[in-house]
This record gives sequence, C-alpha cells and structure tokens, in this order.
Amino acid sequence: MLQLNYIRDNKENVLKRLAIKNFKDAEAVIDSVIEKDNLRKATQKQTDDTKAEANVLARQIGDLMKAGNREEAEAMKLKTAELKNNEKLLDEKLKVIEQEVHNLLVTVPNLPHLSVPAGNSPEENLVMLEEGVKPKLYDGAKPHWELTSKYDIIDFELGVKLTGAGFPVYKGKGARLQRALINFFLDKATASGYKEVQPPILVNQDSGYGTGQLPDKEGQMYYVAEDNLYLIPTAEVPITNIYRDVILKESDLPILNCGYTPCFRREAGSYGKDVRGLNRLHQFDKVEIVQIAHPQESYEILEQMLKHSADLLRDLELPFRVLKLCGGDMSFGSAMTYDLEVWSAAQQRWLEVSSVSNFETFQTNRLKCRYKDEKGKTQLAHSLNGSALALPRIVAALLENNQTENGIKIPKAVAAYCGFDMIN
RNA sequence: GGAGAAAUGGCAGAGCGGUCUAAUGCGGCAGUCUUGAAAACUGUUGUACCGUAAGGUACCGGGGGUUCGAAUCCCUCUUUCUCCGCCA
Repeated sequence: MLQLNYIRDNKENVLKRLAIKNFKDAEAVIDSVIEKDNLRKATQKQTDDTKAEANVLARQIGDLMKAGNREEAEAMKLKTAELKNNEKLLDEKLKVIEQEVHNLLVTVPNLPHLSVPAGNSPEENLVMLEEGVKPKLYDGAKPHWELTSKYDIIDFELGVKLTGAGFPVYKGKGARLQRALINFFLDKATASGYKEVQPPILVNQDSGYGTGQLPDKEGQMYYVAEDNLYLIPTAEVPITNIYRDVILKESDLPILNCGYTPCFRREAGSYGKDVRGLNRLHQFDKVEIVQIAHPQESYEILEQMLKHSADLLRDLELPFRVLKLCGGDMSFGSAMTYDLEVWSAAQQRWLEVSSVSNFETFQTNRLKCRYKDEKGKTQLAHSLNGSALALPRIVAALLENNQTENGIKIPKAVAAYCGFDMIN
C-alpha cells in the first residue's frame, strides 16, 4: 500500500512511475484517492471538534456535580443530547470514508523504480546475465517426469491417490535429495549472515493482509475455514510478518532472516506440457531470504540478495540467466524484481527458480514496520525478499541436465549433503 | 475439551465512574559533577490522525454497550496463567 502523503506531495512522479507498470486509469484513481482523503480530513476535523466540545461539557458537569450543584448539572446534561447524536453520526460517517480511502488505496500497485523498463509481457523483460553452458544431451534423453518414474524417485500418481494432482510423493533418493537441497540452501544462507527461523505454515488474516496476499490474491491460498487460517504460499508471509507493528532501532538494520517452509498454491488454471511434472505444483519446498532494510541501502541489498541466489546456481552447476522484470510483469507490490531462471535441457526452456524483489515501503506501510532515525522520528523501513531457492524446478533441471546413460549425476556441492553422487 | 484467575506505556506495577493530560520504580536519552567512567543529582522519555501554529482527537488486549463522563461498570471475542482431562 502506498503512503497517502507521498501520493499527495508527489502526484506527477507517482503517475510517471505507475505508467511504467501499465496501471490503467492511474490519474483517475489517484485523483479520487486524494479527493476522498480531503473529505476524510474535513470529516475528521468536524468529528474532533464535536468531541472536544462534548468533552468540555462533560468536564463542566463533573465540576458542578462535585460542587453539589445538582440542578445546574442536570440542566446541562440536556444540552449534550444533540452533541452526542452528532458525534455518533460523524463517527460512523468517518469510519465509512476511511474505509473507502483504504479500499481505493489498496487497488494502486507499488511504484516501479525509475530504472525498471516499461513493458507489458515477459518478452519485454531485460536479460541481465546469462551464464553456464547448456548441456548437450545424449540421444534418448528424457524430460524429468519420465526420469522420476524410471528411477522411482518422485511418484506423481501416488500423490494423486493421497491428495490430488500437484502433490507429488518423493521417494528414496528423491526424498533424500529434497532434504539435502534444503539443508544446503539453509547452510549457505546462514553463512551469508541470514538468521534461520522456522515459522508456522498457517497464518491468520492479519498476516495475509500484512504482506499483501489479501485481499487481492485470496483465491490463490488454501484456506482453513474452521479456524480462519491460510496455508502460506511462501515463507515471505510469516517471516516478514514477524516485523508487523514493530518499531526497530536504526542500528538493528538491516535484519536478515531465512527460513525453509513448504509452500502451498492453489493456482487453478492451465494444464498441459508447461505444467507437467515438477514445473508447477500445489505444494513445494522453498528456502526464502528476507531483509528489513534502511531505505538508503535497500537497492544495494537487492543486488546482494540476487548474488546470493545466483551463487547457489553456480554451486549447483546449472546454466542460468538473470532477468530484470519489466513493469507489467512485476508483481503488484514490487518496486524492482529480478528473476533467476535455470535451463532445462530436456524441455529446452528456461524455468523460473527464484524471484528477488525490493518492496520499498509498500509492505512495511501496511505492516507498520518502522525504525527510529537519528532524530528520533519513526520512518518506514524497506522490505525485500527472494527465493534461495525453490526446489522443484531446480530438481527438474538437475535431473534433466545431468542425465547420462548410466544414471543421473549429482553436483558435488549437493552430493556432500545427499550421501550419494549418482541416481541410478 | 472442562473449571477458575488475569490482560495497563520498553519492562515491572498502581489506579477499579469525574484535573488519568495514567502514580511509582527500573530501563533509555540529555545535562550537572569528574581527567574519564561509575555513583549521585536534575531534566526528559508512547503511537496515530487533524491543524501554519497554539492546540485538538483517538488509543489502558480486540470489538460492542451503559453513562453528561469509562483504564475503571456490562456483553462478546482473543490471548496468557493455575488446576483437571487428552496427547506427539
């Protein structure tokens, strides 16, 4: 959620940046936000004045009662009736207007950084870097969904029996590989200075709102109606919400957290080749890195986080590329996003395995995550997060790229964690 | 799941219908003293909104109610503690 005062003071700039994101009717929406807020201010003034008047009268009545002047006090009580009624009406009116302002404000996406390319579709993303050698596979090389059943390491059909499509069962070396990757990713994050946390994987409504999954992406989360809880779509939600309603010391920044969680996404929709096998799941594992940063440092930190995730791919010896997303392809709340994609040799396509974003104050404004600056003023911090990394597509690429006629080779960095260097 | 008790500022803790603009202590910050520090003393110390300012409004777990007036009374939800039951 954008800061209202910022919109008021920087309207031109806001419109310019919203244009990068292809936000429709930007000017009309911004104008109506400001207009509504003007109404809010006027109404609040009226409400406050009415309350102030009533407070004065109440105090006078109190004094009269104490002085034993009952009759005069009773006479004065009559005068307050109308005020009270007004107060109630104004309170209700104010509440409605505040809600309206809020409802408008949450429809406005974050402002992209000025360096973000304009554009609408994935084709307009900028390729910042491409690294590694795309492997040449032998004749008869298979896509990962065939390899997994050939070596009996991931069972999609069994998952369908237990739960449904998109909930695979990892078996034997497949299960061991998951555990190894999680440990590897967590150890690397810890080595980079991130403090590991193990958060709940169900969150309440407040947390959903805090990071912006609610209200707009409600349908993408699994929901437990009985207890009004949501299964997390990413560890970003519980980890970032740790800092909801928190005022930090400036010297605490930046805060680095990492955590492994399963992630749950409903993402009803497309079927077919693009979502086969591990390409898109309802439940998957991911290690997430999150930082709460000083506004002056957040873009430097974004680069560091990108490098952290890229280094993981280097360790895994996977060919990858880095995209800087164009305005139209970025998520609602992001000011700048880098995507990391690995090359899937059998599918002959790039698979997104990480998304690293700076949200600036868009999340922290809703979270009320602030710090005190050297003057003692409270300021909104910046929040950033990134996948480091999401497992399924990494596994897909590892299986496909490293397949040989004798089995699948496991890269050295992971073999140390697996206890084996070959799946056969 | 059952019975009882409780929820107040960074922390501890008083207040139980009318200067609560919330006592007091600890902690934090600034100053005095000191070569420096400690101790002692003095001052200061929540958040948000409205207002150029003076000032005003709201917030004592959340929501609602009673009253001219609520931290204080009532209802409700949540959480915590004690006891019982169940349990990895």
